[in-house]
Amino acid sequence: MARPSKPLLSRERIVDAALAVVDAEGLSALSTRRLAAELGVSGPSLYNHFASKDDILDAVADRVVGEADLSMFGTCDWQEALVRWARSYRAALAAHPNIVPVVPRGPGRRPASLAMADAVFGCLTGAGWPPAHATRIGALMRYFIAGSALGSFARGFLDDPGVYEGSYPHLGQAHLLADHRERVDEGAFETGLRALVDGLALQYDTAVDTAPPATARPLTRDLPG
Amino acid sequence: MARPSKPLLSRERIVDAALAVVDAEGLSALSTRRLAAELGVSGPSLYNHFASKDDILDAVADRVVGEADLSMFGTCDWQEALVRWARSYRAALAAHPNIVPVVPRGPGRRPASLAMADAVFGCLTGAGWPPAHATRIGALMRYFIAGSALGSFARGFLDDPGVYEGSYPHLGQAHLLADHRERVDEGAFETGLRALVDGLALQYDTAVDTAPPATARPLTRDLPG
DNA sequence: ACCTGAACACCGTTCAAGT
DNA sequence: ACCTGAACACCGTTCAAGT
Repeated sequence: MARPSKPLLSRERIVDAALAVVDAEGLSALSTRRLAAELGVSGPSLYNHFASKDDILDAVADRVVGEADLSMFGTCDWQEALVRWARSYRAALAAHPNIVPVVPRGPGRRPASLAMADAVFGCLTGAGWPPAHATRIGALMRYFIAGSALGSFARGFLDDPGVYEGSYPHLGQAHLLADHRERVDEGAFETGLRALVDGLALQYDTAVDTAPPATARPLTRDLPG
Repeated sequence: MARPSKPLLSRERIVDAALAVVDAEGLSALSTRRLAAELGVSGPSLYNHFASKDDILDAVADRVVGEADLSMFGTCDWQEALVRWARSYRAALAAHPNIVPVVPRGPGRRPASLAMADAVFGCLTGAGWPPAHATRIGALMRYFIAGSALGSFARGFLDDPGVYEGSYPHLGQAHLLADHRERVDEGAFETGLRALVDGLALQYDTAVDTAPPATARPLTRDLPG
């Protein structure tokens, strides 16, 4: 065998296969050997295309983040844009829940995460938010979205109501949550999203007032490169 | 050696040591053999006290969650209580960032998580929120707090500004974020927390109006136990 | 009941060897 | 350049054996 005339592997094919395994069986099911087998290849072959297993997971996370829609940042009603982006980003993460813990690990070196941060920041400063506020809003929206995709609040509750009897006076109905899990998650996300955007709107006027004159919205610069 | 007259291990000692390793060197540094060595014991000994490594991690997560203060739920200004609980919970998680990915994994069977959910739910329904709303608010607050503890938005950005030149028009200052990381995270958390609680306050009146008569706040029941 | 060493079926990664 | 098999230093977990 040795080297084939046409490469058997590519970064894209590896990421495809890795995401499929993670989706189907979870993060812990993904080993380099298993992934290689899935691709009809031997384990060490992967190291011709990625530096490490972590490097592969990084690329998988970036693939998923890249599925979020960013087109709404072209038209700049910032509240509407934030809401539509949040829904799209959450949907992208919720479609691949097992990879979500990896997403917040290192967005600083991942193209899709950077493109997203850039679009959010650009829209907010374009709408008049001072840069420092825009940075914070981008961050807090990501907290909320990632948190909602990661931790289904309701997922953990058991089906057996007896577990909660006595010890937790207010959780007598908690066993019902398992049934409604998705509905609860969806409702909590929408309620929180609306509260967040409404609450930010309340802060808008004072934020703009206290800021240095917002004449200069960031544009491309000409620097050595 | 074999069995000592007084047990060498206890669940508490194991959790202590595991948390110390995770804090100091990260989740991936924690192996059962390493943990056992830290405790002066051989690997399989741990299985006399925990069913699996996951079981140990679960207990570590519960330990950390249990460090959050819940005393504010006694006095029921729900907005004030929510703010103070959120800060306390976030501080508890931020003190042990490496374990945070494990926290949302299965709160349904962990005493500290259950006690927390119970306290939040009880406070909110006591303040007049209908149960369905209280459930959603508890969930969305957890999304936000866990997300903020897990994913430092700023952590990922690199120190080398050259990386961003050209490709991301709005991120020209992003390399500065590495320096201000903690300040950005802190500011984003506080901004989001205030927006969330303010935004929820806006929803309060209609939520109470549309709810079935809120006379019966949940109390302990007498059932077979 | 609680610890041990040996053992099983795995890991991620390196590396010389092949084409 | 890109794949292979062999090898290294690890894993989580089971289990018979000891006291």
